[in-house]
Amino acid sequence: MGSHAIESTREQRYQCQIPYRRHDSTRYRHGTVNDHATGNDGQPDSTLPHSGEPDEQYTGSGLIVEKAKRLAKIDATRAAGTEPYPYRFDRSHTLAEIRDEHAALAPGTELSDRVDVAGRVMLLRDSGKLIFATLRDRGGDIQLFVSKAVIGDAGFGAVQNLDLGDWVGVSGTVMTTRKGELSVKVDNLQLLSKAIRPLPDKWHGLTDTDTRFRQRYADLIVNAEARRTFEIRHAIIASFRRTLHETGFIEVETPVLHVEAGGAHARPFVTHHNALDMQMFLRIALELHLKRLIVAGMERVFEIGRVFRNEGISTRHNPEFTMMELYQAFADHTEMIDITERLITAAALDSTGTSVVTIFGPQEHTETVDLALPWRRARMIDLVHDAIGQDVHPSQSVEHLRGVASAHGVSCAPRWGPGKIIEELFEATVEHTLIAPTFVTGHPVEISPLARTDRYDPFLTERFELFIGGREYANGYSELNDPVEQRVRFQDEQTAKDAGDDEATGVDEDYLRALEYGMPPTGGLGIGMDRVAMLIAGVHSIKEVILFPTLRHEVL
RNA sequence: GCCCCUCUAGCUCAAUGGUUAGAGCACCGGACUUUUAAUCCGUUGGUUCUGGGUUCGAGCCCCAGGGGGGGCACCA
Repeated sequence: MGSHAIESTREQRYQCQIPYRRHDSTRYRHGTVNDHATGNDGQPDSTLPHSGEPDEQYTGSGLIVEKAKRLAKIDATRAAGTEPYPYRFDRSHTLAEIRDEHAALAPGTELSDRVDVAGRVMLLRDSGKLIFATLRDRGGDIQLFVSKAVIGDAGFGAVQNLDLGDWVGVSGTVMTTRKGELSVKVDNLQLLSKAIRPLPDKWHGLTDTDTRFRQRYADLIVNAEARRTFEIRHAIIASFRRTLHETGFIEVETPVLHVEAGGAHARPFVTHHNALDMQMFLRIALELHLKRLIVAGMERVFEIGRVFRNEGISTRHNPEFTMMELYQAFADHTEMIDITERLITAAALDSTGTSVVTIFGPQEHTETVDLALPWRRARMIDLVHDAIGQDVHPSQSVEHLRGVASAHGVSCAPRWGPGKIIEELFEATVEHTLIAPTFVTGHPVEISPLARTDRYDPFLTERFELFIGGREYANGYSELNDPVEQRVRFQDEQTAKDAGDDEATGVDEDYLRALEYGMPPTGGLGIGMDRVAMLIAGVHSIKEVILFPTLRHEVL
């Protein structure tokens, strides 16, 4: 069924390529996104050939025509005996290496150092017998200085035929221009890959958010801000790994396909395994498998992995996102608080060189926060007390707490107990005020089915959540390791599930069996990596830190 | 699911309800051996997201639908 659907989509794409099919039905095979918008523009066929001289046989512009012109250049290149898509190119330097080695050359310098570099042509400046090009590789840009007298007539013609977006490999010497621009004086140029589709505006880049997210490849080519954001994201993840390895954690991989979607409150994606004829769920958390490994004796484990929640999409939510979870034997929640602070502060320093981040509040309001300053710790019930001037505690009656809640505009579902009502009060009255990093601790037992009861207060747990700028970033606790109590908590969840709470989890019998072998005292932590990336990169939307965010299916 | 905004050339953007929807970049042709978004000259390029409607006349107003964005709800 699936492959049939793909085939028919391809067929529809090809039918958008009428000008090409008519002249060359075998070579062109690239389905395109926006072609339907231009489609067959009704021009006579003679304007759209795909062979011979590109200059005379057709005129006009628009995407279809421009691609035809570039395809004609490919044919001409092949006809001249050159492969427009060669297999490899051996470069001697990256562009950053050339910049590092020749950081302070005086204007007008000509070195004899030979270099072979490769990249994409981003700009072209043709001044007759001299052409300047801006070449870009992953690490930066450098100017190509192409003189007709140096490269020869044939080579110069090939450079004149280049289009923005083409990949080239060049050989030459290092020089600076009269104005001091570091350049490669090209004596040989080889096309490495011909671009058929024109780049977005060379100055403005791409601004249309739809196109930026759907065609991230184009976004990254032309928008330096997008490249910077993802460099930061990946530096953050690398920083986390380094900190954790230095602290004695080992990285593991656990199943994405779960029989029981536990470890969080969320609606899962449901799927089916054919050979086993079994319903399965995409994981909503990493927690329960990692704690099985603590039972196994691995002591310190972490996983950075994708989790999936079948819920709404917003500036802070993507259906698939990246969690880091870690578990440490013999530790409790206080050590998890410490490592949370270390991980995030180090990640900011490692990825941006500063621990100062900008918080975007409502109505364009921004303020800065220095993550290097000590982070506040406060109990949830104390914060609510400070906000409403009234004591709240999960030992109080549901009726009393419902009254308090409604007095503060919080409406309660019938099945909510005291703990859930207190959490809702917290979210309504406190959460948005927590701008500087704050560890909120002591969550009620009712809303923390996997956390250990507070050693001094049986109604609370040894749990914390980290809030910065009113948003949640991390969640951790002293892990519940008593299999008898865990079964009771699971049964409460099952009761809620049976009562219609489709985010509640059921009883995970295998997890209980693992606990029965004995789990040492353990601290656990989960951090939402996408949100940390948003915080440190200073962007407003989670789509800015996910390379390919979830979008509605594009109708072609 | 609800509300608001938005959609014009490959890209970035214009266009009181009133000629044949314009400009820059890109593309094509021409000039130029030190440019830096090169510059200069000349071309070309449009299903104004789709479908209806109002009107003598719709890119613009109305209705329905679609994509995207923002907000609300949901979301440990």
